[in-house]
Amino acid sequence: MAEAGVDGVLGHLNPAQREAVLTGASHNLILAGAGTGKTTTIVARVRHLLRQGVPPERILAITFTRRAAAEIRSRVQGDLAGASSSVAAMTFHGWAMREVRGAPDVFGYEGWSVLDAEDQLQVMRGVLGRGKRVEGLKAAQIVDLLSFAHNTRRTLAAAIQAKLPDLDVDPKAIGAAVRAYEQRKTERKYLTYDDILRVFAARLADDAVAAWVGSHYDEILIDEMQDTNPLQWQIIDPLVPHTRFYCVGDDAQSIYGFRGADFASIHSFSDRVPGARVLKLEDNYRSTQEILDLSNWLLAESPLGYDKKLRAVRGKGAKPELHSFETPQDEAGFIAAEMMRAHRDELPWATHLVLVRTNWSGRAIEARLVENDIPYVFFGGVKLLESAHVRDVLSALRVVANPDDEVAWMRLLTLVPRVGDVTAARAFDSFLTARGDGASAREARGLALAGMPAWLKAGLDAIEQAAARVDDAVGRAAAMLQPVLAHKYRNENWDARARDLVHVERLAASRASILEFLEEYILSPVFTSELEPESQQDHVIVSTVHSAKGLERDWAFCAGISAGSYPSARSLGDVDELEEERRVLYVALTRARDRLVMTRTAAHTPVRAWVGSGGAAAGFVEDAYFFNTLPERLVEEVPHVVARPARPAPPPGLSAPAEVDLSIDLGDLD
DNA sequence: ATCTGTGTATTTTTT
DNA sequence: ATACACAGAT
Repeated sequence: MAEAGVDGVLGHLNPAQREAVLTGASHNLILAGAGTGKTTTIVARVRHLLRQGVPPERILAITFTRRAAAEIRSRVQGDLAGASSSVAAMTFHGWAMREVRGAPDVFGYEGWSVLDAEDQLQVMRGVLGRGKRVEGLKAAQIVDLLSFAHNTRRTLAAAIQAKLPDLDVDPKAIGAAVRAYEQRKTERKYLTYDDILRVFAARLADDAVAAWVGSHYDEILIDEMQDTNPLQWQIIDPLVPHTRFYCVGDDAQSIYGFRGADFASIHSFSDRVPGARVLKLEDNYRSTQEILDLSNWLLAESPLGYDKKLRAVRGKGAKPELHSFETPQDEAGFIAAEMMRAHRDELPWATHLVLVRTNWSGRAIEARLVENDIPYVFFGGVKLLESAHVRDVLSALRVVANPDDEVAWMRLLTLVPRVGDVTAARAFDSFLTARGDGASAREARGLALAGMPAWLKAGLDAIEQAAARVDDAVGRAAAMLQPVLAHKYRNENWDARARDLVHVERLAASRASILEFLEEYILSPVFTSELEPESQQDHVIVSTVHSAKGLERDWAFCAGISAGSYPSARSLGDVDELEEERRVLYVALTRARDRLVMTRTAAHTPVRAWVGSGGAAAGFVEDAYFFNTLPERLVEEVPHVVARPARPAPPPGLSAPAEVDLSIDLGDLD
């Protein structure tokens, strides 16, 4: 079948999807509700373009995560020949970095390294010095604030207004701290996640650059368009005249407001992108009608008016279940028990998806799965490059790849026995001084390490020798640090950690350089659990709702659907955040195909909250819990609360008020 | 003065 | 799982 007919690409699509795939408009927005075949449509569109003769390298698909990118790549590939493998699928950050790295003459920043969240905090802490606070704000809060400002393209002052309206802080002091942080980043040649997008966006403001970048692609497809923020729009806008955009999204699934996404921006798409055509997909192929009835009800309760009613092509099924428990342990136990029961009935583990609101709440479930030997993969847990031992090893690679990388130097040096921050800072200082006097990075390293054990200098030289083979370099770093790490983690799972280091080495194979390797995995992180052997076999998926975009399973367990969690207590007081919580729950509910099991604890605690900050929408919400008004007909309620048998009353003769002498007998103190 | 070890607190959500 | 504070060791 060298020549797949039109039907080969389009045969399984409904008329609306077919229309969306074949559209000839130069720019398109596909509004695709949950389960309406969003990925199917994107994949079919790519295959359609390929069939039309568009070379694969002229198509770019922007996705939200590494996993989504991999999914699109493999589905595009499908039964087509190998050529399609060169269709690029990556995240916004991955794309920006690729453009920047691919044309240093245009963008600059050669040799700068990318900081992940943890390292940004380290830099900020270093700037704040002793007390590690400014105006009562911790380093993490200032970094968040700054990132919010960048992503929403606000000034720092405006971001303080928006994020901390009730706090009495001096914006000048925060401004000074931010300036110092920026200066430190420049000195050390650091780029943050936001900087990557900002460098790209800033150069695209030059129309010649935009025209050149746009000319690389016939079409750019963007998935999860509703989560695009103003900073990302700053990249899209200048490219509109120079390429085609094919965007897919759903306003009801916008759950990244905290990162600056504004779900309403999707509504103004056709104003923003002249000549754009807007198409809608409304037929849901995923779930039964009962699951959609509940989801539709949840949205209809919102004051925002989503104008969305999903129709189930599959028809009727079982009612969603709502189980109430006394404790989270009971809740986790029930979920595990249900899955084991299903497994005895020959249902594979892969039938199940467990959705949690926070990483933290996932741990309780995880513990139960481990206890019962249920194979699982946790999306949302610790990422490989975030774990302490991996960072330790990578710090050695980093000082070789970017000698100015202070954070890495400090981490590496303090691993040496008898070296703490004071000694480490002194060594780094002498390194900087030697560099300032014109020494090469290697000479300066030798001077700075004069008082250190010989293995450190020898190890770094060896890593430098091996730098062209990144996996070798990782292996040498791990070998060099093996003794100190084995000691440092002797009581903290050293064996498992050592296995991670082997994974890192494997991932590093075939990378062109240390910086490229680090960048790739900082920009699209891998969860440690994805590398475990379980992930190769039949397994349950546990995921935060945010990491569950695009996932679906026959059964979905939504845990912690309790008052105080939906909406989360932290979101009370802000209508926008409250409504975002509603969408988070909506995304969770719509993951289920056949059976939706919601579990909760302490369902009867009322949560009172002041909503709004003085505007017209402000008011006192008596009981802020989405399921307070849930109509009975939509779910099957199952209480698991064990009725405690009432304690028998004491016989009447025993009920006289008694007093006990509570003083101590002093005895003979002479 | 500096480092190491222990106990306690703390976590929305992610690139 | 890690950050921070503090006490004790060298």
